Amino acid sequence: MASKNFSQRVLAFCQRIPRGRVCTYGQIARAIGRPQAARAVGSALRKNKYLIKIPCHRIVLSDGRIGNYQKGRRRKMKLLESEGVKIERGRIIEFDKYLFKV
DNA sequence: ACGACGGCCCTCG
DNA sequence: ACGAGGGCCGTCG
Repeated sequence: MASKNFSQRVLAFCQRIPRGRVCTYGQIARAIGRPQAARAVGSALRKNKYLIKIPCHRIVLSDGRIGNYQKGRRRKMKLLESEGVKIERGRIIEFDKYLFKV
């Protein structure tokens, strides 16, 4: 069903996000045709087992805050910073600059 | 099948 | 700027 493809679609989309760029949960929800399912996107990512192959740390909140992560936000921030994303007080600086537009 | 629980988002005040 | 509240939806037990 649609929900079967749902997580697959989400993960597939994540793989397209370049290093050093970010996307929002809602953005992805819209991109895969489920504009109201932003929260469900998080549920799908929560189960992502291929953390290396699928960079789910590049998904953040719509207001530029980091949001949660399977391995903890701390880890998520480190990863983003290691890709050149500037973060200050738990929020991404120059958010729209790093935002990967679809 | 059902209900709770999230890696959310938007709208007020 | 900031918190509270309501809405939404896939996943798991």
